[in-house]
Amino acid sequence: MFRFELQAVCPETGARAGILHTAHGDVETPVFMPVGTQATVKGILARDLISDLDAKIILGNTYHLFLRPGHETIRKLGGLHRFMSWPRAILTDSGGFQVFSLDTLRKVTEEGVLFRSHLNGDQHFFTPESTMDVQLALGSDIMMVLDECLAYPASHEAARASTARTLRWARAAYDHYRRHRDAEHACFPIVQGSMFADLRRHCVEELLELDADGYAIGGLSVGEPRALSLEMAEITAPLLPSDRPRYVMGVGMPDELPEYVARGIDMMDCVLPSRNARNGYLFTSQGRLIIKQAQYKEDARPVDESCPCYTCRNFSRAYLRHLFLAGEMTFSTLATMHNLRRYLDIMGRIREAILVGEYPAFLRAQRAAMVT
RNA sequence: UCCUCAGUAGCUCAAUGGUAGAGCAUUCGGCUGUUAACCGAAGGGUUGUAGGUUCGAGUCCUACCUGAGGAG
Repeated sequence: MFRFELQAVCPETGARAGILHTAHGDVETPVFMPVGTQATVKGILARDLISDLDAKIILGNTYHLFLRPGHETIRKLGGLHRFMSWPRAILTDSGGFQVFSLDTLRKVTEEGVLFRSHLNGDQHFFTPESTMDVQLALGSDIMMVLDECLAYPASHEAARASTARTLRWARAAYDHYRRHRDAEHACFPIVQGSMFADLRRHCVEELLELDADGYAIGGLSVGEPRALSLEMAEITAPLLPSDRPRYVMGVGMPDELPEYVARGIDMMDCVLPSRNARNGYLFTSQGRLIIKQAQYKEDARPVDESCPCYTCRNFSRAYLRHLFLAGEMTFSTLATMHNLRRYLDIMGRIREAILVGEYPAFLRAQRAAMVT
């Protein structure tokens, strides 16, 4: 049975440490969840994700897995965990983000979203109920309700109408979920409201009636100034029940992780560490490192002197630069391992600081260091 | 020795006689619930050399230089 155990709360900031008990293992929070959209975290083996990075939970995507290979195929093959040989927890996004990212390929109606497949143009109608069914077929540990991730900027009226529809979808999805779930799954509704405090507050109030397993804050990182994203999390999180996990979807840069945690957030995910890794952008304790820069041509140092990851323990910047410029796929693997390790280590330090009651000091130090 | 073809950005190549471009490479930047091993910007040229024709030549003419192929 899914359960969130709260272990410690920072009295000054409200930062929390806890454990998500899932059917596929415990997940210590605050947690950063690597994104594995198409039943793989791009560039990296499930084996390394476990033995080297010790990630406890990753994301999958309903829209993408529905299109290819198909949720029924995955169900027949024993579910997503078995399909991708990932025995730990999986959270699946509903396809709500694709409403935003594939905006030229979809049409939103009251009943749901009509997608034109980005692969072959086939039309597929996603409803709150159908996306729940797909996620059940996948065997997701934490399912997300279908929502509309609204682009920024949006007018108050457009945001109000969109948020109201997302709310109706959330209720429909949750009704469906309660009728069909077995005790193993969890389901999170998603707070929307664009960048409007009143809409965010209203959305939360309505979603609280669902008495959900956890709550997500969505519609951020859609082009707005970063301060705004944090502000939305800051006004939303305190309104959510303290005994349920809070998940901000799609954030953020390394410096932002402690800030979200300081606002009472327990879970985050982002493609930045994995995508930027493949594009040669490495996150280090000293800031960003763009590996293709000429200054690294003969640099024998590791990417980050203080990083314990496999990549930093074994390879030089010069070697990684060479692999990147040569287009070798090994670069993607090594870079992704490093960037994810960086994110996971940051979250690990945050959690430790909270548990020992030193989060305010940790936060001050991090803000003083402020690197990209 | 002669014939043919070819010499344009670092490389491979475009450009009806009318403002010399592209891809790759180089340098730099971007990426936030993945349509992304992706996208963008910048630098880079006495068009082999020297003459000629023309209002105007990378383009046409002559000679030479270099390379490839062929003939002898």
